[in-house]
Amino acid sequence: VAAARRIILEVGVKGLTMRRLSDELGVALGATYYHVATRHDLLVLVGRSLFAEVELPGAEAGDWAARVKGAMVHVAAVVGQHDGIAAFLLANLDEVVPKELQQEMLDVLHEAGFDPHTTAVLMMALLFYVSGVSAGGQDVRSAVMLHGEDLEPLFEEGLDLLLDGARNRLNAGRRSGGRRSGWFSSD
Amino acid sequence: VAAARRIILEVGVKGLTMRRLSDELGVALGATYYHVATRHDLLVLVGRSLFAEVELPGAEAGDWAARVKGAMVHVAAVVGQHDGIAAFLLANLDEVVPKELQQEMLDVLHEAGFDPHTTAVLMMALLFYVSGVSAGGQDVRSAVMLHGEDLEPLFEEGLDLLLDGARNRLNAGRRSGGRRSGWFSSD
DNA sequence: ACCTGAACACCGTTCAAGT
DNA sequence: ACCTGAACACCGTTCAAGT
Repeated sequence: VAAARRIILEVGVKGLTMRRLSDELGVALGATYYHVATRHDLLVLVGRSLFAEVELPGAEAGDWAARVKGAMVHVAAVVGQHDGIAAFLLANLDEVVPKELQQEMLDVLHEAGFDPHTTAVLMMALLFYVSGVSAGGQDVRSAVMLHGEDLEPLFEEGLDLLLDGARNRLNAGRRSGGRRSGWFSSD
Repeated sequence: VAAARRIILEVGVKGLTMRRLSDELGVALGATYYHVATRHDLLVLVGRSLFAEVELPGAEAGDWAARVKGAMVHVAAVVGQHDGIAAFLLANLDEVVPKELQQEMLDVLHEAGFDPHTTAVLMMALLFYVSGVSAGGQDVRSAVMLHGEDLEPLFEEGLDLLLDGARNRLNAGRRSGGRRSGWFSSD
C-alpha cells in the first residue's frame, strides 16, 4: 500500500500498474497478485489508508460546523494530492470511508441538534461535494468564469454555503420546535 | 456519438470500447479512428451531447433557486442514466459544459442580485455536488447511515441546502448593502 | 476521402512450476 | 507459504495498403 501510494503521488492512479507496483517492490508480477487479489482491492486499501489520516477536529476547534469543515478540508488535502484517486473513492465511498470517522461526524451533528434525516442529507452532500471538488480538479475555473483565483479558498466557500444551509435547517427546526426541518411548510 | 451513447446506456463507459463502437457501426476499427482521433475526444463529444439536452427552466418556473435547481436535477437525470460518464465529465467540465447554459445560469444569478464572486462559488459548488452525486451513485447510503430511503429526494435536499446557503449570502449582502457577502465580519 | 486489417505496446489476471 | 515467468484475453492507437 505504501509503495502504491508513492506511485500514485508520482504518476497518478492511471500510472499505478500492477507491473509498476511489482517493479517498485522488486518482485515479479505474480507475487503482487499473491498478496492482493485485484487492482480494485489494492485501490480500496489505498483509499482506506488515505482516509485513516483524516481526523475530525476536537470540540476545542469550534462549533459543529467548524469541526466538520476541518475534517472536510483535511479530506480534500489528502485526496487532492493523489491524482485520480478521488474518482475512485467517490465510486466506492462505502468501502473506503472509515466507520469511526463516519460515526464521529454523526455524533457531532446529533449533539448539535440535527435530526437523523438532516444529518444524513448533510453528510451525503458534504461527501459528494468534497469528492466532486477533488475529482474535478482545476479545470472548472473556465466553466465557472473564474480565471485568476485559487481554487482552495473557493472550495472552502462552497463548504460554507453547504454548512450555512444546514444551519438554517437547524434554526428552523428549533423555532418551530417540531419534527419538520424545512423552510417550506408543505409536508 | 449516438452509437456511443447507446453502448454506454447498455454497458456503461467502461464497456464503451473503440472496437465495440466499430462493431456497432459495422465498420473496421480504423474507420472509427478516422472520424474521431481518440477515445477521450469521443467521450467529450458524448458529454456535450448529454449536456445539450439540459435546459435552464424559464422564469415562469419560479425564482432563481427553483430554476437553477431544475437545471441541476435535469443534469443529474441525464448523466445518471449513463453509468460511469459522470466521473469523466467531472474531470473535463470545461470541455463539456456548454457555454450557453453556463451563461444563462450566470445571468439568472446576476439578476437575482448575486455578486460575481458568490455566483462563481455557487456555480462551482453546484457543479461539483451534482457531478459528485452522479459519480458516487448508490453506495453512499451505508457510508451515511441511510438504508431504506431513495437517493433522489436526498439529492434534491442536498441541493436545497446549497441553495439555501446561497440565499443567506444574498440576504446578508442586501442587509449590509455592502460588497462583502459573508456571515462573518472578518476582512 | 474514406476504409480495412494487421500490427504494436501496453493492460489486468491466471497459473503451472519452482523453492 | 510465497514467488517466478510465461501466457491469455483484452485494450487504445497507428499505419501501410486498398478503393
